[in-house]
Amino acid sequence: MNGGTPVSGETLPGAGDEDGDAPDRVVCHVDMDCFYASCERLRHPDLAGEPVVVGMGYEPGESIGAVATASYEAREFGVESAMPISKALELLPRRVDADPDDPDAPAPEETGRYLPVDLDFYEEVAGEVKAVLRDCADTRREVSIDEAYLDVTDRTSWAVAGGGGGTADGGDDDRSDTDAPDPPPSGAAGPAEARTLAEGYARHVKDRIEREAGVPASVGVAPNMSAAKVASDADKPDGLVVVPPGSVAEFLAPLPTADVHGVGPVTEETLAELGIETAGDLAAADRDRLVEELGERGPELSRRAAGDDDREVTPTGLPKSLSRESALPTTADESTKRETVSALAVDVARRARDRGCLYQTIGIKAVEPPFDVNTRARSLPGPVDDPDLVEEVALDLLAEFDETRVRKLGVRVSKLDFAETDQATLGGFDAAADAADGDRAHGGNREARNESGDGGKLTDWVDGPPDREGDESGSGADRERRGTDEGQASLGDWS
DNA sequence: TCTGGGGTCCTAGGACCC
DNA sequence: TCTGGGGTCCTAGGACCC
Repeated sequence: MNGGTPVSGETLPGAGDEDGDAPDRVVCHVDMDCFYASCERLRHPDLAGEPVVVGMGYEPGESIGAVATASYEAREFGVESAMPISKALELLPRRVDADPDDPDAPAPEETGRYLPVDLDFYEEVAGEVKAVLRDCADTRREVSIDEAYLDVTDRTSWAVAGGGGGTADGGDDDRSDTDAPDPPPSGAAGPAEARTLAEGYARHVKDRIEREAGVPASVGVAPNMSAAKVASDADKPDGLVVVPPGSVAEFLAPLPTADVHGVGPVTEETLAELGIETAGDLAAADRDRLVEELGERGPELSRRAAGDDDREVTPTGLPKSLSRESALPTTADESTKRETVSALAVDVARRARDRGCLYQTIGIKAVEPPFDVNTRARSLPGPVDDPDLVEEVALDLLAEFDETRVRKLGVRVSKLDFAETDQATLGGFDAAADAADGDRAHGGNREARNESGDGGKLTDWVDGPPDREGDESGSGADRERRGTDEGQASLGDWS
């Protein structure tokens, strides 16, 4: 940190160590390096060492699209993920576009290889990665196709391997509050120093991924999730960064606030206006002031920045919503918009059915230039699986935007219900469905649709009373969980 | 930088209930 | 009756993440 009070200032004796009772956990964050590009290299070995861009919209005539993943070689040219493809092509022309006879053509080594996204293949590779992770950790949270947290506390520990002097590090001399044997600050920073068992274990995980799935990963190891996340980012690609307990605050302090998970451009700017530039600043910032500026998120980010995060690694749950959206050349044309929304609705309903889930809320999104996002949603009296209804409601909601110029449209279903899918096919619910179908009050214009019997065997029932009591106790438990550890509910899903 | 697609969570305001 | 407070659900928007 630059010129303020040292971080240790906020670690005062009286405050006590809230994690003093809990043994230090060992959390790994595994983050695949430019995953899509790595997958492409797996099946196209000639791409090794080349600048590779995976994205959409780079074919001649296409103009809408963005970079999904750029290899590190492509990043050298300034190409970044989420960048408009047109910009990427400026920075790094496409190899096939370079005419060898044109004297002005860029040299081949100044060009990149552009490939379309092939999610199915990436899912396959991700499956192999996950198999390794399953093998290496019982407690896992898969955050996305290329990222996961592992709690490996029961597989390894922070003990120093090979029994050297445990406190040979110089990084935290001002901290006398750590009674545990003090491991070195970072595996990456101090390779010659005593290594922890955790570091060895993480290396094992990393090597197995590379060997068995064929793609590189960066791994961060720390006593909590948010520090592990930052650690995995700290030395990409192909990194392994270990932040032992007692070194977390020091590790985080010098990093820019944007490196804290949950700080995006807007929050970064807000913090900068408060003179908060680094994680250390954020950790030491006045919590009340943060509440004023950022709401309850503020103090939470501050705790993260201080290395304080007691979230458990919990398995990924079922999705909360499903959506499809698509960008289009800006248009006000009504039939174009309706056709687009219809297609998206059909698609999203099919995906919901494939995944065996019912939905109770149907919504649309209409993005006006330059980038004004409008959303509209309507809830049904109960969960349904009814593609026609998705389309109908979506089109109805779209009517509000009949005159509007849009550049992007989307359809979403939410309030998903997976639990009852099986039961819906059991006898007994059909009667409830029919009865409820009659009073389905889908606001306004549509009335007689209930007997769409021909349309298909819809599991289109409205929530009967499967179990009132179970329902009650469920929500009660929910409330209790939220109540008992306030942080958890909001924190639990941050990752 | 004129910005793809698929998600998550939080918040604010209004309706409604007791 | 002019007025208190608690709680829930819903919608819309915003920020963020990969």
